[in-house]
Amino acid sequence: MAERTTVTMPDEAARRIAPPPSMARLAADAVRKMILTGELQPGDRVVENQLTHQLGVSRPPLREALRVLEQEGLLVQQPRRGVIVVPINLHDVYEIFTLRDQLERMAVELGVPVRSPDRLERCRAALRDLEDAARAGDAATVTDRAFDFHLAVVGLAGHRRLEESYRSLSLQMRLCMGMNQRARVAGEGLWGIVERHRAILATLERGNPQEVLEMLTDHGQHTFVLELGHSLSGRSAEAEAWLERLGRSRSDTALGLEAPRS
Amino acid sequence: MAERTTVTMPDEAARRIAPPPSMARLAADAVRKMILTGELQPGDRVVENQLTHQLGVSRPPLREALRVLEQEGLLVQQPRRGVIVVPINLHDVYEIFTLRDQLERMAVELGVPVRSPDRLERCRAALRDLEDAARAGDAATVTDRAFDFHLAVVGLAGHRRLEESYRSLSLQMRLCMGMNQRARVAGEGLWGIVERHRAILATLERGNPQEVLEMLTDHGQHTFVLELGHSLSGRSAEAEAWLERLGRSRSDTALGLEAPRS
DNA sequence: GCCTTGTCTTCTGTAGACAACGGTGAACTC
DNA sequence: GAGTTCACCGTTGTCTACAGAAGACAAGGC
Repeated sequence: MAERTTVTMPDEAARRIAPPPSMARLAADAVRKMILTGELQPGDRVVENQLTHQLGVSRPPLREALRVLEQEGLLVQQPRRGVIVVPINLHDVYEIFTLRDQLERMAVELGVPVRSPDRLERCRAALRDLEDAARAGDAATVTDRAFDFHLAVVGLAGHRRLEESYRSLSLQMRLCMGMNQRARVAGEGLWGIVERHRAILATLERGNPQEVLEMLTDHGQHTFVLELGHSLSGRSAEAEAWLERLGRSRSDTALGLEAPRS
Repeated sequence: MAERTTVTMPDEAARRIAPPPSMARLAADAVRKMILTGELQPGDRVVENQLTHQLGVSRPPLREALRVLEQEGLLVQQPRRGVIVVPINLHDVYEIFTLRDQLERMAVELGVPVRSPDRLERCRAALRDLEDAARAGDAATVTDRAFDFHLAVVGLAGHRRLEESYRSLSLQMRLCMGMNQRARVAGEGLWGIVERHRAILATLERGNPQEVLEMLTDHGQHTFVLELGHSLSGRSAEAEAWLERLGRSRSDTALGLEAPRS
């Protein structure tokens, strides 16, 4: 009897952790990856028949997958004309970064005072993964792991809906950053990224929410500035204006950003 | 020529506002309504074949609709077992109310200082609709319009993603409140609801974000307390503890709520 | 009498096919 | 020569049909 349970239990556990992968879920993961890796770029048309052949799946589950990605903010539907990868303009960048920042702040306010040991351990594990990726010199993976780290930080709050919203915005943020990734990593260096996240974790361990908030705000604005620098390249006047606003707002609230005109 | 444009333009405009109603979209709207009106209650199984017959639509578009509602947080999928209406426990109520409150605060901080005239007008129109519903004595519509009003307030920020997240949470909130609606309305009275929203609009017009924030926090906690009162009915000890925490946090930050144990 | 096991039904997951709409290009008319 | 119209093609939106799995129920064994 004891043997039987030891045989069946892993099966049950596996099923709970990884439910039998439906084609729709696999398709969603595959297309999401194609978008985040830049294989599909913002504005690109997504033709259902092409993807069905490419992924070896029929259209109904693929369409379900597209609806999911649409809700995640990665695709937009144009009735009778199919879906395209969401085009990102300056205002979108503004929206994504401000809302993400706000959610992160809320998570810290909720999660840091509690400092649940297992959730903190998740953060530490995420940092280790980030370091491993840096050691391997894999820029793309470093970006992925950095996002995972932030997700773990948000996870401190034990707030499922908050985490889910944050995850969705992170995906869109990666979409923004996709094209500029090489330039960004080259500019900062992999270990620069690691160092900044190490500092965040150290602050977390100390458990002072205010300190964490300041650090995260700095970190977020750093990333934001980098992103703006790329998004606005060639429009230096606008870039200047934005950076000036950021400088002003840094001493203010994290929300002290005004929406761009465009 | 001028005639042609005047003929086609309304068509185009209408299409932008109400895209050609695909069966999937209609199905999503119909099922959403069934959930919010309580025809489908939390925990209820949603059987695809039943709905296809009920709605006169075939399964593929219905399944697409279910994926959308799933992303909206109204349904949860149980692999190989279909979907159920999301069950709401105490922790869910906590999550929904805290996150919604935070988003609303962010919207006010962004939107009130600007006070875009057309967006303010949208708020006024929403309040008028609310008053009309109260005049008609229609409790369900009053609830709907109250939510619309809050959505209009959030719309002040001109932040699409913020508004979308807020909308999703409002749906879930309505799911929480669905069952207790009669009791709540009876307890407060339709015009009590109207009066509180009138006060919010008046504050908005004055344009002081801090004032609006205080008012909204009070309003949100009022609703929260009502909801808790119903959710916790029969468990007065827990209810007492929660209310005490609320009392303490009111003078603190709007986020001064700790997660419930369950 | 209770547990186990086998079968049966029901529902989900998926595939393939049809219909309708929109876009594009060429031909025709002015 | 330019504008317009029409027809074709491609794509989406939808439906019907099939395979496979999960749960329910009944019959048999312990």
